[in-house]
Amino acid sequence: MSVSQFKVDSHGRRTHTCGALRAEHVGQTVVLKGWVDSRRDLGGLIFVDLRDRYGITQIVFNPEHNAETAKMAESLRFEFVLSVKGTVREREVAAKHAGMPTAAIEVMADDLILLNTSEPLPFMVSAAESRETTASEDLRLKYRYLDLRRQELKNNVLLRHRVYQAVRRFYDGEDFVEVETPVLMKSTPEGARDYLVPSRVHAGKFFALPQSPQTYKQILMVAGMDRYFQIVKCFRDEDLRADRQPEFTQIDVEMTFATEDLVFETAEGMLAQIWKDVKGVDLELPFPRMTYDAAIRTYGSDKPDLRFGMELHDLNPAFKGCGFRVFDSVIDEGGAVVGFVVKGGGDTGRGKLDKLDKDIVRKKLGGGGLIHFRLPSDGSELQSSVKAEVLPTEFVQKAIEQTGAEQGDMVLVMAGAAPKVFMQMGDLRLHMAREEGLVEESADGPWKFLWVTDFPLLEYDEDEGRFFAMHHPFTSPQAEDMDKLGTDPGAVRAQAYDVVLNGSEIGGGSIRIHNSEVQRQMFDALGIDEEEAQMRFGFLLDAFRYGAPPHGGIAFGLDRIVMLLTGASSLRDVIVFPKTQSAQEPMVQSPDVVDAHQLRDLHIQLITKEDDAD
RNA sequence: GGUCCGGUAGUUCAGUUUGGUUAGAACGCCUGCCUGUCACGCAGGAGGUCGCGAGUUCGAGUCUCGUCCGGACCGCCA
Repeated sequence: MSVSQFKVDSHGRRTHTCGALRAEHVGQTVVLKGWVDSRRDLGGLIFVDLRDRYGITQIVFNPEHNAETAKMAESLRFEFVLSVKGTVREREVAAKHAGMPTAAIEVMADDLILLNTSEPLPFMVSAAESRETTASEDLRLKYRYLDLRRQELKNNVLLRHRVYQAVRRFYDGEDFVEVETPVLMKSTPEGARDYLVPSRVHAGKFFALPQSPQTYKQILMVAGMDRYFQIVKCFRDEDLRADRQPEFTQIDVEMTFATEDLVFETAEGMLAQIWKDVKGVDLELPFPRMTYDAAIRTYGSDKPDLRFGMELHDLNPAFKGCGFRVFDSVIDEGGAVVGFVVKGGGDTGRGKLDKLDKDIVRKKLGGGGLIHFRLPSDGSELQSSVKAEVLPTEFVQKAIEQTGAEQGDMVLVMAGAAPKVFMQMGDLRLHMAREEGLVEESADGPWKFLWVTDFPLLEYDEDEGRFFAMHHPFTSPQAEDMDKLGTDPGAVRAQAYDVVLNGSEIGGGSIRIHNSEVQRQMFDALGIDEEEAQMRFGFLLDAFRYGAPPHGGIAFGLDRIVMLLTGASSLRDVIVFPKTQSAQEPMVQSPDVVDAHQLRDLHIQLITKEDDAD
């Protein structure tokens, strides 16, 4: 393709997009612009599917109609950029394209202008060819601009846009003020690793990118903003997962004079608005609520997936005094025997169960060994993995009765220290549900929302030998647990909550401490002394002394919400330019080295690996 | 930091179990034919650093070690 073949675009503006034309436009002269999605050259007639963001329209080139234009069309290839002037006409056989909105018509080309060519593609972009791409993610990320032309990713971007708009419309309507908080802020010792930004002006000092705008939004409440929200980038320098990126987007919300009920109600309204706008679905409000304790005991997780049953049962009552040493010692030591029913699992083979025990329970969950009771579907007698001489059948029967298992079912059981054993069984529950095909990620629901409430305020870290804030250090204890803060910190419940959808945590928040004395006690429990508190959070403690109102809020993971709405299996499919698992971006190839003088300006000296004694 | 899976033509994969002649297929690309296709069709052709580096061997895509890259998970992530 020589340069001379490019002409000035004398067609002027497009009259329609590639998704706009219908039967009613037949007879009109139109100008369309877009990419060659595919081309079918029949020797004489040439058909080109012209694609833009809005859709695809079939263009016909006919040598009898316009020989020069048809000749040009022979050289068209995938992803060439065209302007086409032509006449809309009825399509002879539209039936084959029932799903295509423009199927009723086609455009007979009068004139063609080649706006740009394309080299052969590293992978197929065509809407017809690759609704689900087979290209490796590596390649897709390197050529992200091509990947984003694909229907699937393009739709994710457009859906994400609609989520932004729904969020803004909702909060604006509820008197929330959108405020931008600084991206260059201050490192905080708790929580995730910070991304740091060196200061040129202040040698040896660093900004940190926000893990969330937490302290700023609290200050805004003290400042009397009353209701705040922000769609904001947050940064955490921790290892990646399919649902975890180092930079991600939060819908950040804070309200003055908030109670948990008020936060829940508002959050539900916002989520309902998203689902209404994006999916046309009316969510059932209010969402069910469950305490953290109940979630752990019933689902072995602080983010229960309610799309299926398989609830956990504490079988301690059934096995108390059963004589089976494993159970007896666990129960005596305050642990738990936990089981759940696998419906229709009564005929599961021994080999499969051994594999489950070895590969999943022991290797992956670190569990102490799986016990099973099978009730064969042919009505034959109970099969226990523990011999009746060791674990008398009467106790097993009692346990089976408690779980509600029927003939044809299986009960899986593990014993161990609580609450760890509950969480291991919770993981096993998810594993079995996937195995049994009970959960399917789908963009069409079902949508099982849930509030998990009454989180512990603190959790004990064995390695460090001290308590850490489970949510963050500004979370308010529950009033009735206040006196335990000094005596039994682990037992204090927080006014903290998560909102869970289909087993994913999509948001979390708390009612905050607004009193500097309570905040001081909290720092005390965390082992942060007066001096350190003043250094790290002095600004907040100061602010609390000037009429700080009670306040609270919540932050939602926007990327995860979009992931669930689109049915995407990875966060990378709902972020336009995501990082790989090793936190790199293959297209621009970041991170990268910088010039020596840049480092000098920043007062930074690099150390080699050998110097790095750590 | 750890466990596991993968890396072969532009792309997606087969071939690795059991080392052995010229490393195959499909799609894409190129050439020719084809006037109602819509994953158009037909015929022919070009296209390979078997991720990289060592090693074992007469001989390595295939075996061993190391390393890089991608992915899933554990640790980590209030």
